[in-house]
Amino acid sequence: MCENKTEHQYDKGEIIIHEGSEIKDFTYLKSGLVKLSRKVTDGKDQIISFARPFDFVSLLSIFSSSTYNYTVTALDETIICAIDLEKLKAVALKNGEFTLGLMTRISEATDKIILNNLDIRRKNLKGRIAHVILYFANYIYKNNKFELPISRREIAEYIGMTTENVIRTMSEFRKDRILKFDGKEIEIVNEKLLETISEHG
Amino acid sequence: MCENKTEHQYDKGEIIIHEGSEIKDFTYLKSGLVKLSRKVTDGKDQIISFARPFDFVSLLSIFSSSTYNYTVTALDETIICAIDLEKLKAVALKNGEFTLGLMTRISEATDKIILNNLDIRRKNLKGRIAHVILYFANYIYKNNKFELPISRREIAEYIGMTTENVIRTMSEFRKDRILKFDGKEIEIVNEKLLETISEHG
DNA sequence: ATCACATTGTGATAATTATCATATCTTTGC
DNA sequence: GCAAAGATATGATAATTATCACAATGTGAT
Repeated sequence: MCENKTEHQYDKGEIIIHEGSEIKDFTYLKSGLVKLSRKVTDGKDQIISFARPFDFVSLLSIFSSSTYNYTVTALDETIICAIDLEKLKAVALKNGEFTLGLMTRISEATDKIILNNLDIRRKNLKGRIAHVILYFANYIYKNNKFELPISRREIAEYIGMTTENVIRTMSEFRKDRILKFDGKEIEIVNEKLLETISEHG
Repeated sequence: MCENKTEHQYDKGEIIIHEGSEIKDFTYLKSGLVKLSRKVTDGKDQIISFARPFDFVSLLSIFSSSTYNYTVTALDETIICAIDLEKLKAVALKNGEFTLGLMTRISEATDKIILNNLDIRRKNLKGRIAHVILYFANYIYKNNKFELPISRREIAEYIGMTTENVIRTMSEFRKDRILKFDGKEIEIVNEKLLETISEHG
């Protein structure tokens, strides 16, 4: 089956999958970083989640729908592996072990999305921003100093708050010496406090 | 495999699965209605989703974790079918078709949870309450008149707002002749308007 | 290089939502 | 039946968040 896989490279900002397009392949990330988002009323976007290397991009809807109900956009130079969905299904039909493994991995990934969404929902503005900063530091970059791959507007689209309040709160974190940053270059100075804010607002 | 299934009946309010308990069975709803919830900080609960007959109760974490990270509670008299997870896995390993079907169903269910959560997140207080009322009317009871299976507090735990504001907003909807209700007996009077509120706040 | 446009940044004000207080009404356990 | 606890209800006030307005900076296209 892996002989049937094709690789595609995308530049930062390029759209990899368009919302509404037909699902032909099962895809996963070989390198880079992507965001999953969807269009909501009045032309705004809502960011659903981010995916790292070896995360599946084909998550939602891959087996339950014929079209994507979300857009996948590269946030960095990204290489995607695509496997023809029909061929994958043919293998899955014959190989229960493979399918069970696949199901486990998809289950893990959707679990994370759901729990992350629930966590964000129960937090207030400050807690949500602390959550996002910690998410990129701990989960994506594994470093307290990193280059934020998204704009303040995209943070807002992810946490469901306004861009102005994201900027304002980050400025406040800077004033309080919790963060240092220059544009997208971010450093967590007081991780303990940031974690407290993430947990208790 | 279906020979290995056992049925269990639960009364309204009974806990079916305790958060943190070991996952031994794959379970689905034969009849009734349940809520999935989890404990969050300061002893509060957060409702994740509801499940109807033939929905899988074993959703999150079933293949990716050894313990449940959510509680399942009966909201009505409920019958649950349980299939030993090891036996189900054994069948899955041998039967790719079965596993693929199972994966499709789990994928559909988690999709719905994610999309519902995203929808709720982008709406304001009024929109969220309209959303929940319409959810029970259209999706659960398929009737504009129904008995709400949860308290105002539980609505609050589901939509992430305070109980007082849920009550206040519902009273407002009653004053504006959008809803009629007496306790938990609810009737949607102006569905069009309720849908507009759900969509545009 | 420069123009157009998006992003970052900040302040003032309005709108939304939470908190606290208190009352009535239901349900539950004994 | 009655006490206790929880649910529904409503008002006043505080806290949070959004909106609008505007400036400065950065970025991409030509």
